[in-house]
Amino acid sequence: MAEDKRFVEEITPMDEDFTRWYTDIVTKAELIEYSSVRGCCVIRPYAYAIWENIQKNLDAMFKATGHQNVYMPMFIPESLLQREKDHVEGFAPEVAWVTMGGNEKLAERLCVRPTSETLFCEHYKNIIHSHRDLPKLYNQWCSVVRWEKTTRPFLRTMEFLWQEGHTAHATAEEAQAETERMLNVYADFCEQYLAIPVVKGRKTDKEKFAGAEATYTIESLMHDGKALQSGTSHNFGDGFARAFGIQYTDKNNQLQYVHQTSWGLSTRIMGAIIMVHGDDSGLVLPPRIAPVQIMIIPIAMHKEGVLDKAEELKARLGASFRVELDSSDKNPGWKFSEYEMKGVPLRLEIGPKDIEKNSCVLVRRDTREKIFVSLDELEAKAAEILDDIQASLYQKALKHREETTSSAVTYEEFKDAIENRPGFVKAMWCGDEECENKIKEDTGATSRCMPFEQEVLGDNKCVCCGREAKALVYWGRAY
RNA sequence: CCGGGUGUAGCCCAGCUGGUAGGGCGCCACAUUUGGGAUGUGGAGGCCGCGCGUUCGAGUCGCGCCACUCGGACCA
Repeated sequence: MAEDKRFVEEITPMDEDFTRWYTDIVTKAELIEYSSVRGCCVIRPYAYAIWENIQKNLDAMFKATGHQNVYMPMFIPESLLQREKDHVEGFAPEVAWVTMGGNEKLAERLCVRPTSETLFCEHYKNIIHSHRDLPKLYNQWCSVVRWEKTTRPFLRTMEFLWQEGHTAHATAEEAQAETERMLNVYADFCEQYLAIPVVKGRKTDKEKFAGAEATYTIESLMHDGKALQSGTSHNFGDGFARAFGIQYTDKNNQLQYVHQTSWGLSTRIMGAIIMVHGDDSGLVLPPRIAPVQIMIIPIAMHKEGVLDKAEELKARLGASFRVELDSSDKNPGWKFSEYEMKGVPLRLEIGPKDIEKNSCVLVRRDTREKIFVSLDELEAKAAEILDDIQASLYQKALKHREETTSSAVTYEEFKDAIENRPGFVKAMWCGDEECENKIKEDTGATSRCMPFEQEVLGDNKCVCCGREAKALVYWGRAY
């Protein structure tokens, strides 16, 4: 189609080169601009507006589950970071250090937070004394820095935005319940707002967070069949509490250690939105988080009454939707392409012919279907279509994941699946890290998670070593 | 961090064996246009990634560095 041909010059088709398609989208849709600092990107207003919608809705879910927002310092003294052995070992290789204050060398260097467990622990040690002080359900929205060797917009940047929840509980049971509850919040958020289906499960020890007792994850599948860890929730048990001395007096006047959790979701999720829903014409945004849900494009706007009518529709729709009117002097064809690139879910065309008929044209971004609508029923129809787009984006992504998820019983089947059928591969695992390492070496795939919904494949033997299996694992190549 | 590729106007790129910086798109002004990235006329815009070297002379040659990009390793 002529229409698709135009974009060949602008966006690399995803089937030709998915990674180039991705980098084309993030710049052409005005999401990212590179900065002069390696691995650090400017998050442009359009992308930031998406992030704000993510923040707004996710934050409401945190509040609804009893959490409070706080803000911690961005610097961590070296001695504080080193308090928990596994934690510091995990993060040390990717920490940025501040060694000078003005012209003075610091007595103790400060790390720029790669995550804030240690700061929360120090604070909790000071404010938790009694069982009456528990639980503490804190969250912070901030940026963190990790000195990454390879970076990619949204997926892995040296500085990124996220939220990190940190909670302290009286018992191990409460901490476990919190860990699972927040994982479910993430899963619900991804499915309901971002239209991204996720697999919920537990990470293997090899893949779990530094210092955690257990790490839970939501894993999503990109259009190219690669997996993306989209959010994690950790149960720390009392490990950090023992390292930092966070104790409270229980009802029996006994000193107890608290049990802690942490959970995070970052701007990396923006990469998932792009790679799950996008197509060769650009972004496709789920209506619930799209900065602009309806873009009004006047046709022949110099003609009497067109702009007035467009303004009137904007005011009307503005009562229920995020709506914009593009009355710039670009021609309509340019505007159509531009807002397809930006993934605006619904386009409204209004011209002299429509006004004559008291109607307008709605065009869906996901299917490009043109729908002629009477202005009398505009709000109802727009709401219905936006809901349908939201639902069908989810269904399409779910169908794609299901169609690209395969199972393997023998190692030959497994290697063949990873190599030739991009997507999750379900296979049994013995629980031994050596098999994970071998699989990584042989195929490039890693264990994504042990899903909550377990099954037994074949005669329950590890796909790699053939010994008795301990769990079903989702495997895949990942970002 | 290892290997490949690329850095020239906002973007895409040309620039030969060294000799005064080019094109298309975009941008600005005006006019005509407007249902899938319009047309015409005029105009503005360059530390040729940075540094050092060779040379009478470097966008071009040499060395070093930086950034982006693709692949890998790493990133729990």
